[in-house]
Amino acid sequence: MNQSAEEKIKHAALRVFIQKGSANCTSREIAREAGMNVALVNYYFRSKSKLFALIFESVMQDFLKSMVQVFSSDLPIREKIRILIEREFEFLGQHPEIPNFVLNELARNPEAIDGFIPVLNMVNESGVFDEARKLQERGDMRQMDIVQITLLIMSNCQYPFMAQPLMKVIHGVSNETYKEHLTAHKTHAVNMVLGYLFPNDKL
Amino acid sequence: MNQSAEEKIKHAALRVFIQKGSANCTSREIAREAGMNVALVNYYFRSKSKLFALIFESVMQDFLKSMVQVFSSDLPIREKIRILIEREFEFLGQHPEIPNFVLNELARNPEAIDGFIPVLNMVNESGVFDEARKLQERGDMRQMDIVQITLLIMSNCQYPFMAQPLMKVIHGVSNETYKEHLTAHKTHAVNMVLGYLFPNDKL
DNA sequence: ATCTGTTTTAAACAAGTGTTTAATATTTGT
DNA sequence: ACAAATATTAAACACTTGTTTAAAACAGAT
Repeated sequence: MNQSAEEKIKHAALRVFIQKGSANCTSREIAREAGMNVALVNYYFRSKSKLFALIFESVMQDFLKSMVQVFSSDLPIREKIRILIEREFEFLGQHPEIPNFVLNELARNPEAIDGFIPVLNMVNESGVFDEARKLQERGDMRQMDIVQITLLIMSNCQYPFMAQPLMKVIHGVSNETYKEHLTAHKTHAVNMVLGYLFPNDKL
Repeated sequence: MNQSAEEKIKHAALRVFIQKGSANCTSREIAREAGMNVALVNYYFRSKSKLFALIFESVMQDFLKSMVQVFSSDLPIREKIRILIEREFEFLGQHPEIPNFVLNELARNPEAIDGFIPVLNMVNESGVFDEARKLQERGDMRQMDIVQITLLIMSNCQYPFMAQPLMKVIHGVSNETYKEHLTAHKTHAVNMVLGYLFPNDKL
């Protein structure tokens, strides 16, 4: 637990960046959160932007890691998708701010994504996309572009967590009941997506 | 077209706020975008935060207006949902940055939402939620909480636009082809959501 | 204890921030 | 035409920003 100053700063930066975004926070805020001097932030990480790039990359890795793990397994594809969605809900239950953080930073600074193409290629190289194409050729899976399959899955996993503040006030529910809605929603996401992708399956 | 200085500033502020967020932009940037002096921004709107509150509220209104319009109509519910999704895709096609803008600001500053409860109540007062409950009692519609029905619809409409930068690089597609994917996705969203909400319907 | 390199600090820096001021230009009403 | 009100400007204000500097505290080795 007794972590070094460098790691204290990294953890503080992670918290602050995710909660406030890269632009709406200060080096001094990160230092304060870490219980250290401002100058130390730059002593270890050269600049705020370098520190942010570091944090962002590690978040992206976490963000995609569980996906790739499921993809690389050799389960049947229906199971892959089911487990993928369930893992995604579990992961987002512990890190609900990450999708908003990632998508927002990418929207504000689209060039920044170029540095992460290798990370993103993990998804491509996992071979899921090819597998899906084969199933479609056999008529075993609904004919639709891979882009849209990806969208289908990620939309129904990530958006419910991103929209939490909006939903809470629209429907006037508390934090706790919304969490219950989220776990209930997981089942709907699985059933709806699988039902749509494999329309020939029996219920 | 020859709009007043006040309106020029408002339009410039809308553009800048949506593109950069409330925190990562400056009053001078808004003034420059409007072709005016910095002091004028505060002359007309008192402060940057007041200007932002004004812009944000109007964006929220646009954001919810088309939804409420559909809700208040007296079409059968399947048509309401279909038209709602189609309108949402059309609206987001012209303002793809709005969901990210709204959800991000709400995530960063959850207290700010309290000022918009009246706006949000438009949705409640439209009566759709009651209508859906009645259909469920008749067994005409899948039994699931209204919160999750809302989530189902909004996830599949808004997320595809929010994830555009991420999707473009994951699948290596251009702006144009992604737009085509979006219009194709609209059909999938309609069919999947309706198919799941009304499982007894024939295809 | 003294020297070594490393870690930490307080202070300063220039640049940029939101906001205000006081003077100037422009419009408006008479 | 003139005077009152409004619109616009450049300049200044106090403050915060990211970053650097130069000195101090600390560690380990000899």
